Amino acid sequence: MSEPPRRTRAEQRRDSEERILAAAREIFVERGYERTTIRAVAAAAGVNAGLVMHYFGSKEELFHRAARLPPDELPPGDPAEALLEAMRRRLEAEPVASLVLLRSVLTHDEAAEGFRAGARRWLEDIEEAVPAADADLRAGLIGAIMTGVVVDRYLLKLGAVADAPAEDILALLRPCFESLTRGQDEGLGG
Amino acid sequence: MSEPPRRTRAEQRRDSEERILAAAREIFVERGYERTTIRAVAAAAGVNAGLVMHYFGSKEELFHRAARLPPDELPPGDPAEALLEAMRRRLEAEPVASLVLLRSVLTHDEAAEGFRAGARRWLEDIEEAVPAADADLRAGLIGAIMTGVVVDRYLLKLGAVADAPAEDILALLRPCFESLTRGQDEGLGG
DNA sequence: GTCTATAGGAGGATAGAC
DNA sequence: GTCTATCCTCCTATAGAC
Repeated sequence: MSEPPRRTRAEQRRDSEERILAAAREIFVERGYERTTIRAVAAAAGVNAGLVMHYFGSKEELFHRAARLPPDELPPGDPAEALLEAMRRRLEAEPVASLVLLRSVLTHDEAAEGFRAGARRWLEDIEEAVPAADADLRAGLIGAIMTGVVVDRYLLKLGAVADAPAEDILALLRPCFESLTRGQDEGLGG
Repeated sequence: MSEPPRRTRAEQRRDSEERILAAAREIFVERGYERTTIRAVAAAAGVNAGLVMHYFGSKEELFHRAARLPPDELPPGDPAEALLEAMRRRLEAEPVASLVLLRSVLTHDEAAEGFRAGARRWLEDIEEAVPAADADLRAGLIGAIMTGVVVDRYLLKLGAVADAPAEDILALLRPCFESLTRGQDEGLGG
């Protein structure tokens, strides 16, 4: 009958696009925007450089598509614990998609832009959950800590932070998040 | 008499080298390694691109010289306070030299290398000051926090962290550093 | 000590064949 | 739907003039 098991051209196209995107993510994470070449992505995807251009139009657009993230919500409940839970997800399952942005955040304008946009939504959630006059600064510092740790662990692969079990990191960060979300014990010191 | 007020050729050379290095630092911090061009550095220094190559031999070597840091010691005393003091220096006077490395740390191998080397010495100091079995992880997290904050403040210029007075940031980080250097109050939560 | 000219290579983008 | 061929721009690096 009809309905042959052969792939339609549309299916083939989606297949190739997917392979290209997967390869692009990998290489963008590894080398950052500038040092990633269309040719290298094409080779890794097993296709020709012309095809990549044909599908995505430009390197910028390829990056844009490769870095697109599913919006990532802050879980409800006690703010410090919610942040730890969010952090746990990032530490246990390497979040490839967000690493695409992160790797290039310091050197590529669109990456910085995308990162800012993502951070902004996060910070709003945190600010809402933190009842303090300086909630914005507290939220900002929490964000800084989270990116600092993720960068050291997955991108720079720095010693202990890269190797430690997620649980150990979370346990050590808990007091930090607690003090930043609650804002008590200003005068512990001495 | 002799001793004319005119600059010797050696002096002129040192002058030009200095101007080139200053321009290079500025542009490397702004754009990162890849997007910085010899031509742009030369223009900013008011000289010709050929001269830059003549003096420094290669872009790599120019970067190397521009990123050279005076070794930066951890002050003595209570570890948490010493770290806060170190952090204060970074937050109050924008540390241009270290930003050269930092801007490119995610996308340029030599920058990552140099950063690692600097971090290693720091971590050793911190580990020594922290009496705990997991001192290496604690030190690593402290390092991650410091870079995270500096990156957000000076490179990404993210909202509150970029704008807040250094004192406010230090006050909020104090409990973090205390818990990380002392390792008590594991069970505050709930 | 500083500049001009140019070699030489890499990579993004385009046009068109199959 | 995929590939080949090529254009064009940009940049590091070199050689040599002033």
